[in-house]
Amino acid sequence: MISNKCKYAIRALVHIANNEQDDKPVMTSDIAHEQQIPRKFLEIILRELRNNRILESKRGKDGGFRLLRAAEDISLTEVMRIIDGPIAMLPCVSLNYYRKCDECEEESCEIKGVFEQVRDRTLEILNGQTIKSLTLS
Amino acid sequence: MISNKCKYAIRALVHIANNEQDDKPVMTSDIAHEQQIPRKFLEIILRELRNNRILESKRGKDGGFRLLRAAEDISLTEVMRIIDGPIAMLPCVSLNYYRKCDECEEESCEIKGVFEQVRDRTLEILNGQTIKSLTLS
DNA sequence: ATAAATACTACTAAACAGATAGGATATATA
DNA sequence: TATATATCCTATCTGTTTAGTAGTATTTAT
Repeated sequence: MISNKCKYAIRALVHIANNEQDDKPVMTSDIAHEQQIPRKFLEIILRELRNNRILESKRGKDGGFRLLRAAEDISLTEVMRIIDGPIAMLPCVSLNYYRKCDECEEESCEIKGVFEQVRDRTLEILNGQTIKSLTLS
Repeated sequence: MISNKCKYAIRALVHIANNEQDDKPVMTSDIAHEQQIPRKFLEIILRELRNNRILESKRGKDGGFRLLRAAEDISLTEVMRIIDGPIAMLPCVSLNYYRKCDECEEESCEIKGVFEQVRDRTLEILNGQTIKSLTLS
């Protein structure tokens, strides 16, 4: 399961992408209202996306958030990894968050192979998706 | 990520399958020792698998656990669902643990489709795997 | 100056993860 | 029948994560 936080992050980015026709930044409160996301929680999420170079922010009156890159250059996997961490189902099979298992030797691990397959099929789909491909247009 | 508990459950079942040549039940302490799993924690897991008709148990001296069905009739997905619950990445896309999202309408949900694809590819792999297919032989 | 936006720090409640402790109950066998 | 040995069951515990909330500081357009 992905977290609610991650789902909120994706929906927020899609919302921003859908509303960037003019170059006015999109306000947290607008996204919160239209996407039904708690505003203060969304603030934290957007700041995290900004800290990870997905968004840029403008402070003060008429401030808000804009995509730092084109929507087609932001992959779903990148967002998911920032918010939730690993995508793989086992730490020892994760490409970006690899960690050795305490109790098993990897060469003789019976279950590693299956979860490598799951990881590869999953990434085939998720890597092909961008914020752009999730927008209306 | 699957939980440690789930990984333990799978490894324990594979261990039992690998040691069922004679019809003597396999003891918790043997599995715990050989698979490096905390014994008391493993007890809880094995009992849960028994309550869900994956294992049968024999109490008292020379007691232990046996597979209730043939190893090739126990799928990986069944075990994972018992221990960890849903396999899908979104509740509204889960086949066995469906739950509606609070904040979005499913007909117009932008992200549902992607996670349905991920679910299908994942299940294609995991449904094809059984405790038998993970054993040595 | 002021209104309105983000930035930041701190806190909280509830659930979950990963166990551990101790006693009750069943069973093989001497 | 006594005993050793196994599962069964209830309760408890610590730390982490999830999903937020509250309040204040700072920046900026007008």
